[in-house]
Amino acid sequence: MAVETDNALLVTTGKRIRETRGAQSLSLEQLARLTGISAPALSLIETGKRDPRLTTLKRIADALRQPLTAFIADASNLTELNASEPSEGYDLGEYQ
Amino acid sequence: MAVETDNALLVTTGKRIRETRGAQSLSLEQLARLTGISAPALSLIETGKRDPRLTTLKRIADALRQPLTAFIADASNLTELNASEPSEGYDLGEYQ
DNA sequence: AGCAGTTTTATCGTTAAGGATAAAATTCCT
DNA sequence: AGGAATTTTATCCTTAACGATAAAACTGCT
Repeated sequence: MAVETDNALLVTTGKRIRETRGAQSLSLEQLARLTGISAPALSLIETGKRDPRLTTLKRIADALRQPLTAFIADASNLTELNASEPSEGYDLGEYQ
Repeated sequence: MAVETDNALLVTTGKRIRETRGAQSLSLEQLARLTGISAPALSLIETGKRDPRLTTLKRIADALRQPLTAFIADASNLTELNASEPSEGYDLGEYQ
């Protein structure tokens, strides 16, 4: 999936990582050394082109000394109750 | 990775998903239909034996109508600093 | 006890994550 | 402008996520 989907969650999460990294004046190469994740992989994640695993996000969060939840574009999609049924992805709750 | 590492993050995250699913009286099979994720895969995630991708967690969170952050075991961060502003205020010179 | 529903585990195939490396593109300087 | 650092993109490789399916292991329940 990842690469061309332009998933909003991935894009926003990546942006937050990049912002945090920038705020600490770290290069991709430096963050790569801190996390053990290669700089190309980090680049893909920060640009929303890769769908990282949970533990990958955790390594990044730890290296940047942030709670993992800081990066997750939650948008607080808390939805009201709604009947269960079809699969297709998106939830109906727009806002709270 | 995943399967034998007994990663605390994965185990705790899985437990939270299972709790939420149980609270809604959904079977793995039902959640599988809601998410498009197979029941065996969900089982592995809930028992902490699989390291899910970010968008996989999102599909589960959406199906269970929870914010994505609800499942993420944040606590275990080494540093319990900054309860306020995330991005500002971190040094530059620690690593190089 | 059996049985039905649920969950776990295993196997197989496909796809994508992630490391390594190199090259291209970009950005940041002086 | 030019050169250096940074970032992006591409390739190859290994490993793991994920779907599908089937079988095994629980878990009630009457």
